[in-house]
Formats: sequence, structure tokens, C-alpha cells
Amino acid sequence: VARKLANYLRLGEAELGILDRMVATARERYFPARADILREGERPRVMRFMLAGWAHRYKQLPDGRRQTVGYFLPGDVCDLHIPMMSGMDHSLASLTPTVLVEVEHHEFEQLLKSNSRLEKAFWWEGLVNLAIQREWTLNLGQRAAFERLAHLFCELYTRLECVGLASKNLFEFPLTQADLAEATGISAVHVNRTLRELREQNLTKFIGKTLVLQDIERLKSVAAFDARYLHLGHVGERADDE
Amino acid sequence: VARKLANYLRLGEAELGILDRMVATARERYFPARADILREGERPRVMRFMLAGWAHRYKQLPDGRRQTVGYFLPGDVCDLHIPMMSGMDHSLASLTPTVLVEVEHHEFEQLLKSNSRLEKAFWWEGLVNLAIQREWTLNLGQRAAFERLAHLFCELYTRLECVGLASKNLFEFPLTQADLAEATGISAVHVNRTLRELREQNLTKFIGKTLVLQDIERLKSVAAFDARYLHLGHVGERADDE
DNA sequence: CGAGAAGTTGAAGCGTGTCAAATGCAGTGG
DNA sequence: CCACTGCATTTGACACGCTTCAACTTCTCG
Repeated sequence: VARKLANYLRLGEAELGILDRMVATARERYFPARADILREGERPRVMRFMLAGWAHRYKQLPDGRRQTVGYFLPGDVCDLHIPMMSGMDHSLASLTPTVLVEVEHHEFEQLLKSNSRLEKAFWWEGLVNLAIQREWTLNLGQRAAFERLAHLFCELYTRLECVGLASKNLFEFPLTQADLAEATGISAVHVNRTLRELREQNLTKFIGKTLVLQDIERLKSVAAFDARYLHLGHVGERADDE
Repeated sequence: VARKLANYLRLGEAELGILDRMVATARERYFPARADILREGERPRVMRFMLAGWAHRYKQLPDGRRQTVGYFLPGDVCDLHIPMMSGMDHSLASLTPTVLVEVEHHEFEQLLKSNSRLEKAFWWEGLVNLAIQREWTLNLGQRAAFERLAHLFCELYTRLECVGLASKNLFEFPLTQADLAEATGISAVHVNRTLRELREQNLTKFIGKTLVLQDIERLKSVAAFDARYLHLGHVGERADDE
């Protein structure tokens, strides 16, 4: 799974080798389920890469309301940025048991300086994160509960498929309904009702902890899911115009 | 206004000079109010900087629902990224008459390569955009209509203050209620009612096209506005830890 | 002065939230 | 192996924030 790192960007064998080496030499960290990885206000000195497990980024209001602002799946970069910033404006926490590796910030900087294709790839990664965040804004702002959940499922499926963790319209789904509530901005009770609705319409169903997208085309259609915002499918295609 | 570009980052006189020169030599573009600047799907070849006016980034659903995912104010960079990407996943449009300058993408790349403090500053700028987008996600996901508008006003005031376009708790406010509706994900009618509520509570009021934040402390408090996510206030402070 | 856009208000309905209670399910210790 | 416990899921009833529709008023600007 390690080498899927920035795999969904466009890289050659050489760059993949460099990444592999970086991951191999980096320190591995293990977190149990539901553990804080990084809390608001802290100033981490390292960069982190997800190897296994699910985690999420969340923000909190003074009165306790919480909003998940994004998920981390295997292969994702956790904090492409934070080492520079004045302090975390949000928190990171694992959802399942999680494996990640830590790379010193300046070591990573060196690596970027030494290879411009890698540098571009990580820029790209950052931009995709931005694009995802915009799509979430649209999701929360304009879509109804039913569409929101459908859209989230489509996104997760697509992203997991990319790293080989989803195929045949199904995948391991470790989130609780309360988790989904936090991510979609609807109440846990209503998430439940909406899932029933999805089930009754033969769009999705759960078999144990596996989520099955029974009719993925119709699901994408009701969710108005357009995978372009994930900016995938350019593996091997070079981003050079100059 | 031009030199306020990345002013709210931490730069020395030398870098400001470079930016000034870049802006001075770049091509100026003028847009009337409510004009498309860049549409979904296009692949721009230039970078743009806002000199004057307000614009917004928006995404659209197939059935026409629209969501503003961010505002551009004077001094902001419009597309720090897009020249790399495979195609716009959203659109840009002016809200007021707008002045911006265009810089060739590779010219900009040269500039970044030649000055590492500038490079860092623009990285920072990108990260702040990400942080803002996350805050919007929180805003739409967890805050009620009343809080959402309050929060948006706080953000706009803070950002405008930074570039000298707001002070003494008031500023020029060119948006219509329909614009606010698009940004906050509530209906235009309800925006109207919510503004009335804000007025009745002596929190904000309009005098013509000027928005007055009558009790900014209480406004921040009801909005749970915490300016840290904008990562300002570090002018002059260097971002070097290594 | 006229016309279109923006703002305002009322009434009715629906999508979600909240509260509360019941059920199912997995892990723990006796 | 069976209570026991705690957590996730499920369901019902009711309340409320917000949307929708429609009409009216007020601004803005040619």
C-alpha cells in the first residue's frame, strides 16, 4: 500500500522508487481507533503519510458541535502544509486503527528540491485537497441529506478504488452513522433514516461492515457526482505545458 | 492597493519590490459587474491577481443550484494552481466591476524559483485558502443561518481590514441578499429574515451599501468566529524553523 | 417617469432536529 | 456458556428552522 502514496498523480518509476525509500526509512507510528493524532493549536514538526486505516480532519465549535472536514485514506498525505503554519486550526484523529509514517519536514523539503516532478506531484496533491474541500462546501451548502450521503459514498468509493481498496462496487466501511452525521452535517438519527431510504431504493446496502453500491450509476446520478473534481485519471500523463 | 498583494504574509521590502514590479508590468484586465472570468472546464494559461473589486468562485449542480465556495477580495490570488490542473472544476465570476492583472504561468514559476521567501509566501497563501475552505465547510455543516451570516461578515471584515478596505467596524458591502444566499446555502428569503434578526439585535445594520458591525465582539461571539484560521498577524514574523 | 432588480413580508408545508425508548450486537467477567 | 455492559442502530412522535410561493414595496438608473 505504501507505494500508492502519490500514485494517483503522474509519476515515473524513478520517483516511485524515491518515495518507497522514504517510506521505508521513515518512522512508523501506530494509532488505535479513535485516537487523537494532532490537536488544534499544536505545531507539528513532521509530515505524515497514511499507510493503513481511516482518519479524519475535524473542526469544533466552542459549544461542542463538530464537523468532519475531510477523510484520510491509505496513501493520503496528512499535513502537507502544517509544519509551516502558525498552529493547527483543526484536529486530526484516527477512526480505525491506523498506521502512518513520519518524515521530518526539512528532509521532505530536500526531497522536493531534488526532484521537480515530485515537487509538482505534491503541489498537485495539495490542489486536489483544495478541490475536494470545495466540493464538500458544495455538498453541505446545496445538497439535501439523501444526496449528501450518496455523494460521500461516491467520493469514498472512487478514492479507495484508486488505491486498490475498493472494487466491484463494494468496500470495507468502518464508519459509524454518527461519523457520517459529523461529515455530512446532519443528525445521526436522520442519517439512519436516510440510509434506510437508500436501501429501500436499492442504491446502497450494508453487509456487515461492507458497503455495497448496488447501482452505482444511479447513485452517481442522484448525487450529481462528477469525479472530475478529484482530478484523477492522469496517471502517466505529464503536467508540462511550458 | 496593488502592493497589498501578499502583504498579509510575511515579506521584506525586497520582496514587495519584486511583486510591485511584477504587477506594474503585467497586463491589466477589467471586468464589469457580474461577468464570467473563467468557466468550468476551461484551462487558463495565466495567473490572476485581484487589484480591485469583489469576485467569487462558485460551483454548480446540473439542476442549476449554485454554491459560492469563496470570495476574492483585492489583493487575493485567483488561481494559484489552476494552470497545472486538468481543467477548472468550478467557475470564477466578478460581482462588482473588477480590476485584475494577468501573469504568465511560467513567468510566475521563474519568480518563485528566484526567491525562496516569495515561494514560501505563496505556499502560505495557498494554505490559507485551504484553511478558509475548511472553515466554510464547518460554517455550512454546523452553524445555523443566523450564525452563518454573522460568521461570514466577520471573515469579510477581517480580510478587508487586512488590505485597508475596512476599519471602524464598517465597510463597503456590494453583495446582494441573493449573493449571500448562494454563499451561505440558505434561501434568499431567509437571508432577508435573518438580516432583520441581526438588525433587531443591534449586531449589524446597513447604511446604504455600507455594512456596519455595531457590536463586533458580540457578533464574533455568536458566530464563534476565531480569526486564527485566517493565519494572519504574522506580518514580519519569519516562518523559518529549520 | 418607467422598468427591472433588490428587498420585504405573510402563509403554508416539508425536511431535519430533538427526545426518548427499544432493539441488536460484541466484548467482558463470572 | 451466560448474564452484564456499553455502544451502535432503529423507530416513533413532535417541534422548529428553513424553503417555497406569491404578492407587494422600495430602490436604482436610464
